[in-house]
Amino acid sequence: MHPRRYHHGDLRAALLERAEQVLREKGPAALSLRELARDLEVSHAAPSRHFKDKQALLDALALAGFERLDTALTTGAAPGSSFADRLGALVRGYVGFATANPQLLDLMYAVKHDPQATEALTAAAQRGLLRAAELVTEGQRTGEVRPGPAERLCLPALAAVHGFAGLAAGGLLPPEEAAAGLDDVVAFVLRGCAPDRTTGT
Amino acid sequence: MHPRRYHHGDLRAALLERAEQVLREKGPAALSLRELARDLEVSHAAPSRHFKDKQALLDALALAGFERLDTALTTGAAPGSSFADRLGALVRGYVGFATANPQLLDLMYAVKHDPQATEALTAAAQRGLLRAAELVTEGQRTGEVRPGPAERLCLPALAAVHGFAGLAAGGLLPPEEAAAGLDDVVAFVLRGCAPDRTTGT
DNA sequence: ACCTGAACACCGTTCAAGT
DNA sequence: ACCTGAACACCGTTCAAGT
Repeated sequence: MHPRRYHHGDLRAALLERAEQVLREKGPAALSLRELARDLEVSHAAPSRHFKDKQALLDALALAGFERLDTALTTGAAPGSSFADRLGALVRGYVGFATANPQLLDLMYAVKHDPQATEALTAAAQRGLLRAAELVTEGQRTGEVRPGPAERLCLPALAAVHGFAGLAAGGLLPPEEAAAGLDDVVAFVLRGCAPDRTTGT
Repeated sequence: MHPRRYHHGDLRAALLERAEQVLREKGPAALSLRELARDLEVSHAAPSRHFKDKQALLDALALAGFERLDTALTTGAAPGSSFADRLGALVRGYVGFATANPQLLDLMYAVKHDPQATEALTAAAQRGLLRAAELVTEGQRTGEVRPGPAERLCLPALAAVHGFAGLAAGGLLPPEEAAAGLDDVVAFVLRGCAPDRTTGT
């Protein structure tokens, strides 16, 4: 009746894959360890061999999400391109990931009730800040970005991108505003990063 | 044994109040209708008279959160103050609310699986955008903000504030960065809104 | 109108036991 | 090492019945 039993392969990976699918299609409230086990034709206690509890599975899902987000942020920029082009690629990468994986993004940035225990997760979250800092530092080197401590710029810049992505993914923007908004955010961030005109030329 | 039975007062309001307390102290996963009923010394079926299901209670919680956020956004600005001062007040109001109610903020902006059914909620969410638009329009009137369609500016500006508040509330920023970041965000948004220097004076 | 009590189908987690 | 099966304490939701 069933095509095959599953318990030979990589159950951990299969659980994560199926969990992400359920998260995407039915939301986090519909995620149940027992249902995952049923889907994979495994006893309901089997998942506990790979994830000590439900939160551990959610954390693993979020961590995998951060890794995919990082690759989305670091691809798409031509090697020798301008700061504006690199920023545009980063914004498109972030927003593209967010709209393609809205529930996962929610999970990734969910407030942790447990303060520590998730340090790998907060470290992964801060990698986005690191990517923004790299971009800003490079732009400062070429003179396309105002001088000063990089954190003073990359934090507000990333906040704008992160905030826009969150609003767009949450469906809080009218569709046409969401589309046009992306370019507006890029332009806004460019102005925020631009050198002072008075000292220039 | 029990101090008193509860079933006389406003059970709906009592449920919301207790639910928010549990959300704040123990996170959303610990929120259970049955436990709320137990806390309020009421049968476990009583809440269904006031909220058709658990999601309805969460939605009501989120809606109340948006109302409190709106008052936080609209207070704190002196009547005749500058655009910079008004913007600073709005940012402090937003970030103050976010850090004081991190779990509630998460709930308010959680991705809705149900696409409609929550239109009151998305309308409430868009009121923040409306407040930003008012601020921008007023700034354009006084010449402190660059001209053009207000949405082109208020969406990126609010995205920056919203994104920063989310990062700060989620504990993803080192504490000293979170404190200094607020002023950086204000300065960044001011630059993004400022009129072009070339046409000025 | 508002609440109770029982019932149903479902959870997460644990643990002895199997292979 | 990895999984099963039973058990425990807990859910959300529904519904007849009470006042």
